[in-house]
Amino acid sequence: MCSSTPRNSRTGRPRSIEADTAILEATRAALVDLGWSKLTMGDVAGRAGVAKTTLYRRWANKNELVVDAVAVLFDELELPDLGSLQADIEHVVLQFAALLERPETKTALMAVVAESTRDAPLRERIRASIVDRQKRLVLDGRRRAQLRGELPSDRDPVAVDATDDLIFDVIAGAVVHRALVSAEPVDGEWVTRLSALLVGGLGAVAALGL
Amino acid sequence: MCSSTPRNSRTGRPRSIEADTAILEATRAALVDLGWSKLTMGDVAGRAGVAKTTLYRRWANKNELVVDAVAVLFDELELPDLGSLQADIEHVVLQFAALLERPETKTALMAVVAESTRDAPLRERIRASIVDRQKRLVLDGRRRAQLRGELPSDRDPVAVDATDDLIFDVIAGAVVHRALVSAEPVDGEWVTRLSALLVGGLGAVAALGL
DNA sequence: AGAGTTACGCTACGACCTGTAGCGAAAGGC
DNA sequence: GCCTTTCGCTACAGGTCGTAGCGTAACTCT
Repeated sequence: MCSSTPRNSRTGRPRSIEADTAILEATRAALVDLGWSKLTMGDVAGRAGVAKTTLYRRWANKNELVVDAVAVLFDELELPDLGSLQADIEHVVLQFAALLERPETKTALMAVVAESTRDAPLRERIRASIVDRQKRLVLDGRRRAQLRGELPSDRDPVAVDATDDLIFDVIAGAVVHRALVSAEPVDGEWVTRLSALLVGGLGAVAALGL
Repeated sequence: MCSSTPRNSRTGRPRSIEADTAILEATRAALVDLGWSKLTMGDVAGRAGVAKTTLYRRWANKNELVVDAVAVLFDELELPDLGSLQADIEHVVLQFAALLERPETKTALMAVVAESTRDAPLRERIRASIVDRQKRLVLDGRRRAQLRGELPSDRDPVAVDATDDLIFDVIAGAVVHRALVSAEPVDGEWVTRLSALLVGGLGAVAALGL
């Protein structure tokens, strides 16, 4: 969770866990009030009731701090078994859309992704703490659909991985694009169309036999 | 193209068009060298051989400047008739992916989208100069597919618009997510899967009868 | 209890970027 | 030639970054 490893030494004054949580909470609050570009380390420190130097002892820069502050929000994502592939898809899409509606994620997610294009460690941090969490939902959804017989069992494992990657990019990308670029609501009707497109198209992809 | 309207007065010294193009070109070069976060107005002015005040006379801030600098790159997007819906989709996806491979677009596009979540005029600027240009390709592609008989003719115009919006968000979103978030190559195999998913799923969406 | 170690809050600082103002000079139209 | 607008240049106040130094607080080990 924290950036710089505080040397697993047992001696000395331990780091304040309360400060950690206060800083991350203050970061989210600052994102809501100020947005990404106007958020400053000094402001976050003030909100958290912490010295600015304390922030720099834990996080090297604004990007890593914001990733950690936003990452915990993605813990909410869950995939209850609703009985059909289409219902599962619609549920997770609505969940993801609700997450993107929150101002702290809306303003921060694209900003850190933009920075990650020139910062490999940051990209890895995003992948580990945010992207992988979402991707697991896709894997679970496919597994359940196979158990129900809605999707054929695995043949070529390479093709299965590729299809999982495709589905993940399509779902996550479409929702993000709809919410942030097109700036249109991700409502029930749109989700119905998207899930119909996916369920209907999955058969065609499987028929490729790649 | 330019931000502040220079008062359509015929009198007085006219604005240097060379300065405009030099500034936009310098902005793209600075994006390649420095990325989004480290790009400064002073640096761009220096590269363009122009005073910093000249930049502020044309663009109010970094965001609007970068949008204009990147927007012209999207003029390259074209949709030649390749004879089938699937071929058309694959071609435009590969074009879009090639555009996202360029470091200036890769680093700038998500950054301005992130800023636009808190800046309605900027969002409108992006929509007019970038998003609409892409969306027209979707409309052209559907029209051609209808002429070929690959897709049914329009019944409910509202449903048709909604489907166009869906297809656009799915294609653009999936490509961006694949290239920038997953950071995996948009190669021929992936594009084949995506287009198969779309072509196969479109029938299911139409069958919704919404 | 005392020594050792580490984190903390605070202040100060140089470097940098922002966005604006004022100036004289240049480049057009009338 | 006069008027208008833009140009380059310099200077400036305001804000942010990230670091250094200091004394103090908290915790562990002997």
